[in-house]
Amino acid sequence: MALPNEERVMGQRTPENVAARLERLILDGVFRPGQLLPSERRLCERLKVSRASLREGLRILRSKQIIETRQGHGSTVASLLPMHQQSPLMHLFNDHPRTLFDLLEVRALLEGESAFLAAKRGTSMDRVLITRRYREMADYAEHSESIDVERLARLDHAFHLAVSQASHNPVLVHTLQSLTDLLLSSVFASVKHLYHRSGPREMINRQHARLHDAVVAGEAEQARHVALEHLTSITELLRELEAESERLERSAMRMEPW
Amino acid sequence: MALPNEERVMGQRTPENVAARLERLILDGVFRPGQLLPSERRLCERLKVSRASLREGLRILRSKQIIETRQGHGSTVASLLPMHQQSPLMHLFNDHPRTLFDLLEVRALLEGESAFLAAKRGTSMDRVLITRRYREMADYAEHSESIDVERLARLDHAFHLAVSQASHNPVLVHTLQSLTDLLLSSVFASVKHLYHRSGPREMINRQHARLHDAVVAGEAEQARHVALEHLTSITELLRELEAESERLERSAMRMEPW
DNA sequence: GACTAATTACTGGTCTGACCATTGCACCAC
DNA sequence: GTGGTGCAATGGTCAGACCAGTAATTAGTC
Repeated sequence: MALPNEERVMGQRTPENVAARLERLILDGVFRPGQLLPSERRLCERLKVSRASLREGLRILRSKQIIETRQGHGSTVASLLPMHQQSPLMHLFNDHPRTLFDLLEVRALLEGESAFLAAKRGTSMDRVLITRRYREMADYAEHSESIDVERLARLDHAFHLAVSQASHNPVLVHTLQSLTDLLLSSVFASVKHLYHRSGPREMINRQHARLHDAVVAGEAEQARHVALEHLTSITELLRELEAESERLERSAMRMEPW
Repeated sequence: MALPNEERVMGQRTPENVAARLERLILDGVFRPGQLLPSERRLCERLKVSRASLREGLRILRSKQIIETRQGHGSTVASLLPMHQQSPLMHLFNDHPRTLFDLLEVRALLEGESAFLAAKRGTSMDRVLITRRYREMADYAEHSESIDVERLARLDHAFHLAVSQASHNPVLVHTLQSLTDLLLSSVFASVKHLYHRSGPREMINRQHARLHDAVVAGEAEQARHVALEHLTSITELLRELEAESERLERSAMRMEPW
C-alpha cells in the first residue's frame, strides 16, 4: 500500500497515466510539435514504467494522432495538436475571425425557419414547454439583481432549443445545435459581454418576448420575422463589440510597440 | 524470409493486423455485440501472436470504442458498433427513415439561401466557374447515350457546390456539404434511380438551366425560388419512389409471409 | 436449509529481459 | 566525391513470470 514518495506523485503506472503525463508534457511545451521524443528505453526510466506499459501509452497517443512513430527512427510530436482538431470548421475560425458573421448569417436563416415551423407545427404540449422555458429565462433576467451570466446563457439556449424542437424537424434541431455550440465555443466571452450590459440585455429580452408570443400564437410569418430581427440585432451588437476591442488593441499597440 | 504457410495467410503479427482481424471477426458476426471475447491468453494462441502484441491490438479496438475491457472479467464487444457512429445524425436515419424528408427540408432552405447569395454576391469569376460546371453537367447529360449515373451525380454535385461557393459564406458551404454527404450516404441508391428515368432527369435538367441562368444574371430572388422549386421536385420524386417501393414490399410480404 | 466467509481458478494488468527488423550515420575502399 | 559496409541506435515482437481484480465454488456457521 505504501509507495515511495516519488512514485506517488508520479501517479499510477498505467498506460492511461503514461499517455496523460506525456500529453501534459507536450501541452506544457517540454516536447514541441515536430520534435523527436526520447527513445522508448529512456522514457521508461524517466516515467518509471516497463516498456510494455509505455508502449501501450504511446499507442494511446498515436490513436489520438498526437504522436507519429517510425521504426528505427523514433516518435515525433505531430505538428497538428488536437486543440485544432475539434471540428472541421474550427480551422476557419482560427484563420479568419470574420467567419463568425458568416456563421451568424446561416444561423439566422435556420433560426428563422425553426421559429416559422414551430409556430406552424407546434403542438399544445410544445407551446406549454416553450412558455415554461421562456418564463424561467424571463423571471431570472428580471428578478435577479446579481446575474450569473453563464446561467442566463443556459436558460437562453434552453428557450431557443425548445422553439427549434417544436419545429419537429430533428435535422434542423441538430444542425442548429451544432452551429450554436460552435458559436459559443469560439465567442462565449463576447456573448457574456452582451449579457453584462443592461441596454443590449433589455433589447434581447423584448425580442424573446415577441418571439415567444408569435410562436405560441401560431403566427408563423411573424415568428420568422422576429427571429431574424433577433439574430440581426445580436450580429450588430457583436460587430460593435469587435470594433470596440479593435480600437482598444490599436491603442495598446501604440503604447507597447513590437 | 520464408514463413510457414499458415502464418502467411494469417498476415503479419503486428498489433494493427491483430486489431483488423478481430474487427473482421466482429463484423462477420463471429463475435456479436455484448458478447464476451475469449481471454487474452486464448486469443494469443488462436491469432499466433504474443500477449504484448495482442494487448496493443486490443488497445486499438478499445480506442475505437469497439470493445470494452474490465480487469478480472474480460473484453466485451461494444453494443454500438462503429457503423452507427459515423455521424450523430446517422442514428436518426437508422431509427426513423422519415428523417430523410426533414433533411431535404433543411437542405432546401440552405440551398435556396446559397442560390440567393450567389446571385447577389457572386463575382464574375464565380459566374464563369458556375457556367463551366453547368456546361460540363449539361453536355454530359445531353450528349451521352449510355449515362454513367455516378459520374452524372458527381457533375451535379460539383455544379451545386460551385453555386454555394459563390455565396462567399464558408459556413454555409460547409453545412450544406455535410448535409449533402449525409443524404448521399443514406439514399444514394434512390438518387441513382432518379437519374435512370428520363422523365425526372429532364425535369431536373430544366431546373438546373433555370437556376444557372438566374444566378449568373444576378436575379437573387428568382434564384432562390428556382432552387426551392428544384428541391421540392426532388422531394416529391423521392416520395413517389418511397411509396412505390412500399407497394412492392407489401406485395412481396403477401407472397412470402413470416 | 439459508446465509456468510474463505478458497480457488479464472480474468486482465504489469514487469523483465531477450531477440528481431529497420534506420541512419560513420567509416572506409575505390 | 562516391558508393558500399558495419555498427549502434531505434522501434517491434516475444516468452514467461508475477500482481490484481472477479466470480463461482466451497466450507463454515447459524
